[in-house]
Amino acid sequence: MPARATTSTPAVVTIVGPTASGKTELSLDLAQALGGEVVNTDAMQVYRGMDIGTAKLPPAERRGIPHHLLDTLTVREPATVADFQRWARAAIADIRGRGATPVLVGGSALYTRAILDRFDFPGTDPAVRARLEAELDTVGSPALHARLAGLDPAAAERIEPENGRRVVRALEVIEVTGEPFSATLPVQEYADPATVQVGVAIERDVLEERITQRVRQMFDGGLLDEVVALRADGLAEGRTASAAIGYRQAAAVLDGEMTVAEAIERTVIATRQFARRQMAWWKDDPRITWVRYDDPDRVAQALAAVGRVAG
RNA sequence: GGCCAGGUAGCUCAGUUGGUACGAGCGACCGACUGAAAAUCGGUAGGUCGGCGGUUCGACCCCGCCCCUGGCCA
Repeated sequence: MPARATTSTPAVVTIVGPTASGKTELSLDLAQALGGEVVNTDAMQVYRGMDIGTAKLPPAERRGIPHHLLDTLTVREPATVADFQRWARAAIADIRGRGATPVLVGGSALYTRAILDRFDFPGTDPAVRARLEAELDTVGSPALHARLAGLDPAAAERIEPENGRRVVRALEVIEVTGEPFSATLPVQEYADPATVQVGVAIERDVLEERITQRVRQMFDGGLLDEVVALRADGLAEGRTASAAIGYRQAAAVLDGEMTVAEAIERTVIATRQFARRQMAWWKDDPRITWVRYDDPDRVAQALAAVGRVAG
């Protein structure tokens, strides 16, 4: 075996898969086997205090492995994909600088793509954004979409007239950069060739059962209390954090808008839908090596995939 | 036992003075996705209109009986 890997930089190992599929466990096993450090790629686990509802791994269970990008923001502070991309890439460079292997784990597919692929975000302008959002409220999405059609027919073609969020961003980019907005995901091309993606495969009915169990445990385990505490920290003002699945429903219970049973049911449904959306992101990515969630050999299989690009 | 309300899509409900159910929201399924992404949005499939009988050219809508659900009175 040509053991010439000593001087090359470690691969970027990434674990993808729907919520509740067992990514976290696999990440610990891989990090241990590779001498790695974990980098979170979950949009909600960056928030301090959001533990139960995000199924964040408690420090005591991290096996002494350093974890990055967890608990770095307060619930009031909104994060963006572009921020995350920068932070994660910095963390990756840092870890590699120590000769360790970065192991990314998390369920936010767009974040993962933004970190791994060649993925450049056009700029943003708070003032422009605010103005367009105000317009969205008064004029409505179809009207803004009509304007977009005049400025950038190609972008308008690819964005649904009702999707105010995307229409606003497209208009913002055009105004800020003076160039058209592509409205298309970048080509799937790794920014660093030494990248490996391992996907956790699981049958949908099994996953749904696990989601149901997990949600029940969250509510039994004090999710409502967690939300009470987070509200004191300004959860309601946090654009991103307040929209988290489970937290919204828990807040509705605290406001007397639904019963705990209803909140659990709604949360299970929302999580299931989220899981489906996640899987849609990965199903057509040929670069992913899939391992079954319950395969006793999954760690070895994942390590084999890493070995194929490392060195 | 009597009275009242109700039985329409998987769920919660609209609806037609009798003329092929404009159904809606939620859910399910499929899909999109470049600075909020656990977000945002699009498309598709589901209905013997409780059962039986009657009136009628024609009934989910009218009549009768029956079954079921909720409430009130005994």
